[in-house]
Amino acid sequence: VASVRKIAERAGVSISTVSRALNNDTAVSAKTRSRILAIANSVGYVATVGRRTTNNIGLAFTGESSLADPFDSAVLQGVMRGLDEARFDLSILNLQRDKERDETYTQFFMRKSVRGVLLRTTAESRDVCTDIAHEAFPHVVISERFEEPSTNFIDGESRQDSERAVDYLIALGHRRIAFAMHNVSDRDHEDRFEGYRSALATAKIAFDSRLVFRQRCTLAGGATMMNLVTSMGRPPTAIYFADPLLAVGAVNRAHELGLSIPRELSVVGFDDTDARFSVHPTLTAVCQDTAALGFEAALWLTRRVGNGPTNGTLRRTLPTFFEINRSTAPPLVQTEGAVGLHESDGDPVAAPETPDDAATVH
Amino acid sequence: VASVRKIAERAGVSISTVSRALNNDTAVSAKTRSRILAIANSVGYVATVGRRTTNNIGLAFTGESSLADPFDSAVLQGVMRGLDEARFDLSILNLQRDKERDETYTQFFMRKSVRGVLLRTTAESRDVCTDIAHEAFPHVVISERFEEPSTNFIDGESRQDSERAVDYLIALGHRRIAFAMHNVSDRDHEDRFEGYRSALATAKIAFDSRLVFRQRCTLAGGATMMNLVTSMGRPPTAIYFADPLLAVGAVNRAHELGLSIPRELSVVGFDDTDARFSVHPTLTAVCQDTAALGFEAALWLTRRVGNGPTNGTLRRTLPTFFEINRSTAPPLVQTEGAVGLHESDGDPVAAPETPDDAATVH
DNA sequence: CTGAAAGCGCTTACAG
DNA sequence: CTGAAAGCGCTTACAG
Repeated sequence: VASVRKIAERAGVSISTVSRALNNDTAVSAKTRSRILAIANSVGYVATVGRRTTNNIGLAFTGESSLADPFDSAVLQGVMRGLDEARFDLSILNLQRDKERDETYTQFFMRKSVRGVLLRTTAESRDVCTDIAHEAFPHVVISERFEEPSTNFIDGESRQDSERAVDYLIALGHRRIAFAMHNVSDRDHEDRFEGYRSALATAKIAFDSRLVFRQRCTLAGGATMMNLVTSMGRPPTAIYFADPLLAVGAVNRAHELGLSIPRELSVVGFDDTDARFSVHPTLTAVCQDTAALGFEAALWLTRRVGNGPTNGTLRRTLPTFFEINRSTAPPLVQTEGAVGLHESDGDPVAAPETPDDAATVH
Repeated sequence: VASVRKIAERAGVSISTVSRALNNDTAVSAKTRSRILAIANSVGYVATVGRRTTNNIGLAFTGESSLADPFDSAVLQGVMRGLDEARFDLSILNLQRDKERDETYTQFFMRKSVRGVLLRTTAESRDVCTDIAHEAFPHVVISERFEEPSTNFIDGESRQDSERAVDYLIALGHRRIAFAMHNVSDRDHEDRFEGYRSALATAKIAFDSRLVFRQRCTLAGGATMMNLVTSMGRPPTAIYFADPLLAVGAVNRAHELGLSIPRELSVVGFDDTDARFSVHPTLTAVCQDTAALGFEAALWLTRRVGNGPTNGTLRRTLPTFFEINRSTAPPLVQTEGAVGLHESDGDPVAAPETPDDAATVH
């Protein structure tokens, strides 16, 4: 097992110096400090509790924490399953709150007695992940992707199925297909956007930026999106929503507007969990097994820290899947070059003149 | 600060004996062991990491863990906020997996270096909570209620607002009101059931056990419930669902059956988070601020362990609230003694003869 | 900035 | 079953 003594030996310094480096004592040269911390990471040093060694994996958010949303909730569930076999406990850390300014990430994590850390990140705080990777502290970033070769990550690949989803809408006969995404830049949403554009390109449908909507990913954002769409002069006949809450909010607003899905508007959603089954009609959606991301990340990390010395990197991309449910159908009005043929099985309902027209039921 | 030395002094034994008691060494009499552990709890002993004292609060499930569901997810969010001020980290523990059979709860938690524990429990594993309370280890049970006076808990009171909700349905003119609850006994659901019954009693409406449904609390459970109701000879005109997933599943199934809510059926749901806004029509519901349960529990516990010696118990009940949205209206057919008067603002839609009648849209 | 040595909090053979 | 004492892993004045 790793101890200050072993680190001291390897570094050719006294145990005092090792202790000082670990505890960020100012009386250590920056050079020896970083050499010692690198060795500490390579031998998998952990603080002891009394005489026992701890068995904790940390979970940290490099930006705003978001444990309440369904995505992180699913990640957490997967993580707990992944830690189970090796009997690790999960310690939820608050980097922003507790990390001292002049302390390295390694020092912080060692002070918190975690042997490895699972990271959730945002576009603006990605460099925290690469910094941790450069320090060589055991880590996996969940649901991001990095060029930087020492950064371990696992993410979902949604570009391809996004393209497939839009292909499917095109095959049904849709030509005016809108796309709704998060208002702040996000790699996942960019992937989906790329899939959307490349499907249009392949089908030789001109890209129209007026059909791209950026909204806050909330139910209200989805409702707003639907209001915008129905007030357009020439509305789209189908929309691909790159986020579950956007899709759910939009579908419910459609009900209020008296707009029939999929008859008058086809909707493809994105699903991180099982939100697609929580509305009527159930959503055709590109789906991601979010718990699997957490599970695989946690399992890899327990192995990584269990085997002592470094063993390889994790750079993994899990496939999404495309699921056809009840929210997609051929468009009401056939457009030029339609592939599908729509056989109406009921009276077509005219779209309301104004959005509020059919909003109130009693 | 608490140390083995201090505990030894108070107990009138050597530090060796204290150490043995804490580590569950067999060579300590049961009597001295429990005396020492009681003192350890009363002085707030925690294992040290190196020379530092740890600042962890544990979260443990006495039964099946359920971190993935929206309820626990909301609890967790509140807990994190509650731990923030005192700068505690949360350690998610697995009691079933890691607690040794012959080890006390206090020994287990001290081994895990947590200074207090937040508990989530089930009807079958409630005694674990009272056992922990009897050991006097700092704890709060979240969302349960105990007669046992040393058990700290915080829960929501949903009986009264459940009664109010059913009163409201009665005031709208409903007389045949069904109730749907969890299939396994659960105190929360029993509370809501009591509220339902007492509202009926007050209005002198005979209780009819055929209108009480016990289902698994899932979307599918809600759908099944709706199938059952529509196949009844004399279906209810309103239903109170004691669970969010049941309500959401039922509302979506109603859409599939072509059953109009609230025109043909009024629905009152229960909401732990914001599920009531995720369906159409938005649900009239009895609502609980679940994050607040976690927040208050965590805040109290940090104060309890922060102040060293024991200071009081926590026995707190947070009120729910009743929120009227769009899923409730007067019944179509007025029954004897109705209070409200239903002014229809559209063509009444006949209930389908068979459930599948209107199920498929394309 | 570093090491040798004293010391702290705890654990654990050893003795009874 | 218990304590006195040795020991472990770490930290920290002290000296240079």
